[in-house]
Amino acid sequence: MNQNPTLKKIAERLNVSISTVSRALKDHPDISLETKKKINELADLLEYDPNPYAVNLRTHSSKEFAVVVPSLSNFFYHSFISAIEEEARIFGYSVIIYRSSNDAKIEQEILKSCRHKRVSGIFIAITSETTDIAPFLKLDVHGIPVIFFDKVPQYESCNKICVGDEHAAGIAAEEIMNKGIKNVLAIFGDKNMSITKARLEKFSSVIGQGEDVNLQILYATSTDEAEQVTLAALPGYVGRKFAVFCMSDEILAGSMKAIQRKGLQAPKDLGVIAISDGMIPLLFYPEITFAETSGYNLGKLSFSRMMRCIAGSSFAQTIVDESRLVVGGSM
Amino acid sequence: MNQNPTLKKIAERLNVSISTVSRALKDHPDISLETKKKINELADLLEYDPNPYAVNLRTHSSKEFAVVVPSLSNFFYHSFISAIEEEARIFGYSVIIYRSSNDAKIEQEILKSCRHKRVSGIFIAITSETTDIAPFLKLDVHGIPVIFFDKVPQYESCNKICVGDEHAAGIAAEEIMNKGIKNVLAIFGDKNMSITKARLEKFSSVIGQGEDVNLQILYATSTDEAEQVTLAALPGYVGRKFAVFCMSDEILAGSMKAIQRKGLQAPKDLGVIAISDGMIPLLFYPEITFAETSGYNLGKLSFSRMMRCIAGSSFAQTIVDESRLVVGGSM
DNA sequence: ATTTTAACCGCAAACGTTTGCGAAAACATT
DNA sequence: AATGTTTTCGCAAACGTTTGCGGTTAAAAT
Repeated sequence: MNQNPTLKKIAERLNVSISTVSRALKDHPDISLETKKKINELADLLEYDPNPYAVNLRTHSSKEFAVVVPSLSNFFYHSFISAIEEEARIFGYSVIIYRSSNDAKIEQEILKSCRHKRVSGIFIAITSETTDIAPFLKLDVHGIPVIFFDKVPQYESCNKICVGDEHAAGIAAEEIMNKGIKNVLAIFGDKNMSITKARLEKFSSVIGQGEDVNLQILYATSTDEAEQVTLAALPGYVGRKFAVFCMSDEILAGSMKAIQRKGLQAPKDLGVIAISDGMIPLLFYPEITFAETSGYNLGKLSFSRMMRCIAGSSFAQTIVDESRLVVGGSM
Repeated sequence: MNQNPTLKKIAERLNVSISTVSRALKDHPDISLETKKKINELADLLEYDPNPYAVNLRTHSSKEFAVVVPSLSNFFYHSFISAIEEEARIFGYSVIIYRSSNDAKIEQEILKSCRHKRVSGIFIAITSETTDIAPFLKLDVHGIPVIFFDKVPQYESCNKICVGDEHAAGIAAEEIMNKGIKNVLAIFGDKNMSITKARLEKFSSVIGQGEDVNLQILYATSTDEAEQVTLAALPGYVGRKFAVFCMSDEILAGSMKAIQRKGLQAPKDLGVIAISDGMIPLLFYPEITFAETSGYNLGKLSFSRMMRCIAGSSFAQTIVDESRLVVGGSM
């Protein structure tokens, strides 16, 4: 169990002081080129790397970001994390991933851990049960920037990066109108979620523009429920030209099961369109047309906002990422 | 930007020494009940938590585990991580998740970071391009146990926790035989992966037991390729009673697309069965019957192996988790 | 009344860094 | 030759803990 090399060991072997080694390694102008060379060579040889705990203890900064998500089994968060990691690598930060399991209590523990670790910043999609955002603001006060993404609190004065719910719902609705479809079955998620409200409002308003369009709106809070409500509603549509709109992947998975169960096939028997991050729609044939909410984009946006915060920008900002239509064969 | 409370602050406010506070907080017998009470009360009030960096610097132990996976967009790894987190929480460890993106270079960096952070142990599914396992063994020498799971190296003498490839392939094959199906189209993954070989061998051997069974074996290294090869093979089977076997979720996703494309429906037109962690099979109607490879089980097994290592067990062990048949409606 | 024992607590060093400050040596300026 | 100026480096304190050891009281034993 041989120890990792330390500044001290290098210093002793070279008959210089610890401070000289420290400075040489970070290219401090006080150290002569000759000494620097010597030191760097030995450091390379020994594969020296500073002990992050000691560094942090001394400097109070960790060069690592935390990403907190409710769940990992989610393509959207996955691509968000990818984007953050890509950027972080460039800037010499590492990223540590936390999963709150959508549990506010665990979320609190994670937050505490982040505070004690003095992470450089936090990207977080809050749980659906998070009500108290005071702890987040406290972090900000402690000098740890918090960027909320995707699932964000109502509170105004914080940094929020969201998908363009209205925009996504809008382009999905427009696609339906463009196809000249007059009968629309739309399945939305939990009525209480702000995301549902935003999508619903825009969707109905765009659909409402059309003449004598028949729009039926249903709600489901889970994949199973989505299957049930879709199953119950479908019989009313068979034979007519109609489309099913699903607000999310969760809903889409359920509705598609119902559609398959009824033996219906898109685009022959009906149109199907969704708002999605792009994983589920690709599992079916034909691939489902969807308005893309890109976790990757959101990640890039969030990161640049974070860097600005670290650089000193203190005013809060809400950024919305607009989505684009990915055309499959389901309409 | 008020600072976190420290031992020193508590000590000063109570007119005792730092060491007394430290000992009181960890219930050391040297400290009187009265003093302990005083100290604990103030600590609670101030929401004191030890600075992990200082603790680590002093003790050389971090009470955190690292989980390294090639990808996060994977239900199997997700449930593995869930299991680890559940257990870790119980034992007072936290877990930090790394993603190697299936890149051996990134994997090396992660390993280095783990070493410097002196994590208490590492759970890792190696990348498919990892050839040199010396760095892993070196960690073990440094006193950091390494548990390989799922994607494990060939090297004998290390701790490996794997899914029971043979067993899973076996029960899938048996299910096919039990249904009296004589024509089988089996799609496997990358020929070079050990997992493919293991599954293939067992599958063919069980199927081979049956009389005049017609088995066709195809390979695909991606979802798209799986769709292509399935598409090409399907016409030869229509009209006959047959089954499609998919070695993995990746394959299943592709094959299902081909099956839908041909307008075939399970179980009417064919049987479908797979080896899966259980996410994808549930997206279709009827749900696909599959031999379950449980990430959750693997996580539990891995964790208990880890704790044994930490407790001092030094001999390496390979554990195989057998799977069970989850019956959907596709056969 | 003296010694032994136990209960309780503080001192100080150590973990590996970073960094302000001061000092020695070398060099340049009068 | 004396003074000023760089260049180059080391000292030592600090970050917040943990812990061996020793010291002080008070109670118990002689």
